[in-house]
Formats: sequence, structure tokens, C-alpha cells
Amino acid sequence: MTASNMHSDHLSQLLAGTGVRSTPQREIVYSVLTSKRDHPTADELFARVKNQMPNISLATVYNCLDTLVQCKLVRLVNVERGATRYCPNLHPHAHFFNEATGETIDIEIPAEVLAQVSSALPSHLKAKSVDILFRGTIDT
Amino acid sequence: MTASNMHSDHLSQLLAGTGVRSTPQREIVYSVLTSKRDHPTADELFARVKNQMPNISLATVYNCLDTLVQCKLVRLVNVERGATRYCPNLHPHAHFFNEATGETIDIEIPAEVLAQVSSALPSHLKAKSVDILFRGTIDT
DNA sequence: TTATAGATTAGAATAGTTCTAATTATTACT
DNA sequence: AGTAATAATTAGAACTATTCTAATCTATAA
Repeated sequence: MTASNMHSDHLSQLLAGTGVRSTPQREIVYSVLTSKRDHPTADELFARVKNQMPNISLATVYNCLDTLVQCKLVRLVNVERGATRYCPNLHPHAHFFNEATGETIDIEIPAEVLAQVSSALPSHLKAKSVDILFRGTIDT
Repeated sequence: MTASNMHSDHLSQLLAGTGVRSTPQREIVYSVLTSKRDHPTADELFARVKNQMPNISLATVYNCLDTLVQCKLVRLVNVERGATRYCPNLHPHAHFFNEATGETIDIEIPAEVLAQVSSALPSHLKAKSVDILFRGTIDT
């Protein structure tokens, strides 16, 4: 294995046994998304991915992201009315939307706090995921 | 005061002293939104509002909603990639998105749990709001 | 290998929201 | 009251984000 195909191999391993194929496009979309700790829109990701695969189409980026979200390798983050953002951090965490800059950052939340939040749900509601989003500003 | 203008008076009281005017359009948008415990999109609300004020425009519904959100009388709820939804419930609460039906319902969360969530934030981050969204299904 | 299913593509179509410029309504000042 | 200034509303155009369509390409399986 070379350094350049590490991510590819990683994704194909993650997808092994799921019935979902690892394609070159999916590998690059996943690789580009995980290579930077931010929360790009599909359009932003499309621009980054084109550097490595100039002929990829925007529709494919959407398709790949949808697939990765379904496989739970990527999370959707809806902070504003505008474009949806994508988060490759699989570790349980919350998000903080900086209203001054428009940036969204990951926030660690202790597992016991998350458990407490989930236990506030009436028992007949079965949550598959919990998204916690703070909005505010950062003191400098 | 008659029954029919109760909501109007309510909104004008809520807006008193904020520098924000209470207009007929804002009153009706607010009244229609609060009269049903759901989470309509701007388009859905536009359709409901037109029953009472047939000449109101969609742009005005967006304008009114933006104004009400800024005055903190209405909350934005982003559950899906599609249209933004609006929530008139000012009591602190979370949301549960029913993946089977597309409906979103309010979930009471104990104040101490919300406080715990907020205390997980690093102290230099100043949160103005916290949105908690569950996604899942309802056992029948 | 050939059939079948799945993935990708470009571009058209749609949905959701914002913008623009004209009009109307409200407030503030004489 | 009358007028100027400000704010709100409106219709429709424009714009952005996303999905759809139909053709083509790729990969798996008989």
C-alpha cells in the first residue's frame, strides 16, 4: 500500500460487506472530505474534488455524499437556510455555528451528557441519531 | 377585545418596545403559525395565511418570518435538505423528526439536561441558542 | 462473454429563497 | 391637518441548491 491510496483502501474496507461498492469517485469524495476538518457544502467539496478528478460531475458528488450518509460514514449538518454541509467526523460530537464567520466547528460532548439527552425521550420514540447545534459567537 | 383580534393584540404587546412594528401581515402570520402545533414551511404557512388574507405575498411571509425569528418569537428548524421549518413554541424544547412520516414534533427536555449540554461548551464559546434534533421512528 | 445491475455524466428541471423596484402605509415633524 | 421621511408590502424576476432524466460507461455474475 502506498501513501496515495491509503484513503481508497480505507473506504473499500469500510464498505466491505455492506453491499455498497467502492468506486474511484466515492473514494476521492470520501478522501477529500476527511482530509480537512471542516464542514463543506456539496459545491465546495465539488471544487476540491475536481483538483484530483477534473471530470467528476456535481451530480456524482451529490450521489456519493448521499451514499456515504446512508452508510453512516458522513453526517449531514444543517446550520442555515442555505446549502447543507457534510461532516466526516464519526466520533459523537455536537456542532457550534459561529454566527460571525459562518464557520461550524466540532464540539466534544461527554458520552454521559449525550446519554442524558437521549434518556429525555419518551420510550416509544426510537432515535437513530441526535444532532446538537449551538449558535453563537467566539470571545477573542 | 374580540376573539378574532386576540392574537393581533398579543403580537403587538410582544413587539411593544422592541422598535419592531406590528403590522396586519405580521399579526396574521404569527397567529396562523401559533394556532397549530406543527412545523410548517414558509410555503405551507403561505397557503394557510392566504385563507385569511388572500392578497398577501410569499415574499411577505418570508419577511414576516425573518422578523419574528429576529425578535425570538419563532424558531427555525432545519431537519432536512429541503425547506426550512418554523416553530412558534418558545418553551425550551428539542425536536424529534419522524423519518417515516416527515413530521417533526416537540420534545420536552428537563432544564437541567439542557444546562448540562450547554456546560459542555468551552468557556470562550458563547452560545445564544442550542438546537437538539432527534431523528428516528415511532413505535406503534 | 454476454446479460444484468449499478454508477456516472451533462444538462435540464424543479424547489426554495432572495432580490429589485415600484407602491403603499406608517410615523415624525411642522 | 399636511408633508417629509421611513418602513413594509408586493409581484415577479433572479438566483442557489438540489434532483431528475436519459444516455453512457463499468463491474459483477451467470
